[in-house]
Amino acid sequence: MTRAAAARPVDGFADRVLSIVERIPAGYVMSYGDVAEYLGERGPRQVGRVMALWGGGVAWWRVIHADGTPPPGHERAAYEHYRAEETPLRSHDPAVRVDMSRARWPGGSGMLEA
DNA sequence: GCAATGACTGGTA
DNA sequence: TTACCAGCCATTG
Repeated sequence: MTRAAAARPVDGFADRVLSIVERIPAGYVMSYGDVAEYLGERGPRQVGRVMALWGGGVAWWRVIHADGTPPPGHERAAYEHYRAEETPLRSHDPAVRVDMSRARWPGGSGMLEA
């Protein structure tokens, strides 16, 4: 259980979001919309809210926008993590960007399809 | 109850 | 590539 961080939200939705984030293996990422779709609840904006409030207790850098860009104000911190976890990045661009084509984690959805 | 806001997304220009 | 817009959903004033 050791959910990585201490104080966890009392909300079931937020708890599930954080649980999924911890399930994402190093080197992979998921978009807010992917997490929302995986849960089948609410929407990407609510996932982003959870990350903004309690994301500090999990690998928040593994949850980014659908276009591969990290959240505002954390671009540099996220970049450091990506570089340390060998996350496929798309260089040649002025801004930090993850190669969603390779780093996108199926999150079980793609594994259940079997 | 309504309007504004937000770590969103996809489409169009 | 960036910028703007409409849609979406919960929180907040």
